[in-house]
Amino acid sequence: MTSSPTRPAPGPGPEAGEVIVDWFATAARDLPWRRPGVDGWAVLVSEVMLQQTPVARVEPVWREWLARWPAPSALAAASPAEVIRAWGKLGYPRRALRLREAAAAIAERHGDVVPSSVPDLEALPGIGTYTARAVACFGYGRRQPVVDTNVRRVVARLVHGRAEAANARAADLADIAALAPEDDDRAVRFSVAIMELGALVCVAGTPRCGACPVRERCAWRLAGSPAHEGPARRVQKFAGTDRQVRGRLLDVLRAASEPVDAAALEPAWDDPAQRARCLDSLLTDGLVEQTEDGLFRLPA
DNA sequence: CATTCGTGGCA
DNA sequence: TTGCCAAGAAT
Repeated sequence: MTSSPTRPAPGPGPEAGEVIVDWFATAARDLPWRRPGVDGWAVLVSEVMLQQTPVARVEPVWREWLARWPAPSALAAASPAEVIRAWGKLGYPRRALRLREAAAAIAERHGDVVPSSVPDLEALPGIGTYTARAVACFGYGRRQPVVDTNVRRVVARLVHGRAEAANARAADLADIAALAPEDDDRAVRFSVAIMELGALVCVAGTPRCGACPVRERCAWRLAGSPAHEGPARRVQKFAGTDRQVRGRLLDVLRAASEPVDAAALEPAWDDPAQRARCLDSLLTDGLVEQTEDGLFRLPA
């Protein structure tokens, strides 16, 4: 083996990225925010709604939002109460407030046009490493590595031969950039394609390797599909947590057409101390406000 | 770097 | 039924 000058480096090699792009051409879901003519604003709204939220739940709300607020300035002009109600049950309603704040910043500082550069996007409230790159890439066709939970899982298996992804790291961006096709146009499609592969085939539960276009190059399969080493990732509890209580309180206020008193919030949760703590945190977050006469409502 | 922050479908 | 988990961000 000493005279093997062109021995390939470990890992699937750059052709894997090309194969994934070709797979995407036939396997991609027809999602509304991927269609031609969808602007940066619509893409930004979709990406924020999709944070930790399934596609099926986002679709109808996204359509309503874009019809109602077709530009950032329109959303910025809405009240927090309107925005929180329109957010419905997507979860993590602080996202709705931050999206409204981002819209105001875009209207004021960027001429009502969503910026296309990653630094400008990351400067907006609620827009982090992932979302900034997703908007630049999917919304504006910029060549950008885009790393979400799906991509980290695919790279963990395909490149590193591990069953599960580690925590997010800066090196993730380099990992994915190494797989991207040279051609810029294909590299842009690759960014969405590898996400799609993770969402449809290389899934968290039981991966559907039989349907995978790169199964023959996958380091994890080549290693015999070894089980995950180390401690299992802790799953967050929900029942009984402040998150559940906050959700219950917000439910009452979303349904109320007029400000309510503290007694009206009691049915939301039995424990008075936890109820009070959660109501206070909602006030701090700007998801609830108190009127002059001490009643509670969504911020007008 | 670990936690917190909603919600509901599904294996 | 219960646990898993779904295009993260902020602190």
